[in-house]
Amino acid sequence: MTREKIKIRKIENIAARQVTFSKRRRGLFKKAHELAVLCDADVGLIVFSSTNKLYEFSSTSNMMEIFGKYIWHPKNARKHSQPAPDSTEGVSSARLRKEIADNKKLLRFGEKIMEEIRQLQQKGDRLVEQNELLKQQVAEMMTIKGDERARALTFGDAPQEGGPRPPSPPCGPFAAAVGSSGGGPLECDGNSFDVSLKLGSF
Amino acid sequence: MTREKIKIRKIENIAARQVTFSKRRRGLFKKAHELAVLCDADVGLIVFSSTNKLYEFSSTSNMMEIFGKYIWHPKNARKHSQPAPDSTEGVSSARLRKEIADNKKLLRFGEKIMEEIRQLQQKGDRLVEQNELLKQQVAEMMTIKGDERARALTFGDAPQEGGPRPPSPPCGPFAAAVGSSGGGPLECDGNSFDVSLKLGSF
DNA sequence: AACTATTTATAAGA
DNA sequence: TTCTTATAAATAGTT
Repeated sequence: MTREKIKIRKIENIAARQVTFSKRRRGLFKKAHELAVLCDADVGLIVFSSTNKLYEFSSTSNMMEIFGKYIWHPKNARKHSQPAPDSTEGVSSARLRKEIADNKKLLRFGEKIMEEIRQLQQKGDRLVEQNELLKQQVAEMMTIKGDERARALTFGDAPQEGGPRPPSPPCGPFAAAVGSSGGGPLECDGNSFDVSLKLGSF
Repeated sequence: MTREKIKIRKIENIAARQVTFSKRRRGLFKKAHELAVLCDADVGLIVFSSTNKLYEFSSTSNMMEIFGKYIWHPKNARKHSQPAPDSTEGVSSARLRKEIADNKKLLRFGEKIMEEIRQLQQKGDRLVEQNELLKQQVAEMMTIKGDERARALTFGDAPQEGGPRPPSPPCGPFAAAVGSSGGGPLECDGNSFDVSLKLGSF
């Protein structure tokens, strides 16, 4: 943009890249701030340098507020925004249940996040599954002394919980372990999802 | 910046504000994109207009990935598990006070949930790690011909299930993979985003 | 949306 | 890093 026009593609020279990063980052944050002030907009800006240093700006008191607004914005809450009748199943406190039911924003937010958690759980379930298979394989290989037994085991039934599990429903061992930080066991009967411990300390 | 220099303060004239918002928003998103590309940076930008329309850009496949990186960053890893500071002091309007109270509730909720997600990611990281070890072990055993080496492996550092493990460091491969399933290039104009759809196959 | 006079941002060099 | 400066970009006010 000045001595010469540049193409917008990754700057390969590392030193030059860092210099440009410094300059442009400043410019970007300045403009983010100006937009927020001039136009009364809420702005959240997060930048990780290529060395993973974090820079942030938010027009609100903190970034979580932006995240919150973002997550329960109608555009993002749409897909699962219909309040599932079961979604408060397992909530221990009546007060809490009422609180959740009364706060639609909160409910949408919760559902959005629950979906996120489900995704993580599915990833985790897949890993657990893979893990079990590997462990089983290792165990088999460990106990094999001769070729006869090896052959037997190879075609026999699995000593421990065997073969590949069906495409993981959200209730695998990984899911079950969710929330072990906070409180009780997770209810996970298909559609419903125990929100209680997540909301426990409200 | 052009016909006349302006002060950076809220533009009171609504029409003028909207025009400026449009112009500057475009400029800001363009520069966010340029910074990401030129400097190989991860950038997340969220803007709510004064009428609460959402505009977003992220250099990653979706914004949740930026959120994940953000909450996992050493700078924030501790902070979120602590209670939010009280910000209701001195607020006179009842409506405003209530609004803030609701926000605080959302904030606490968000922090709680982020903590949950962090825990899930840690579990995932541990699984990935364990998985790698197992795969390695299997690979090694595959190449073993004699009993001696097999026995040696038996008493080696085979990963064990169930036992509590030391806290895994944040930002592992699992954390990094959060939301990576999604998709296409992000456009920043209008309100046509559906982030929930980018979170993967459900 | 376009125009355009100015202000800003910034690439390259010191 | 910081400054300098020539130039490219962004944009405020106008049409």
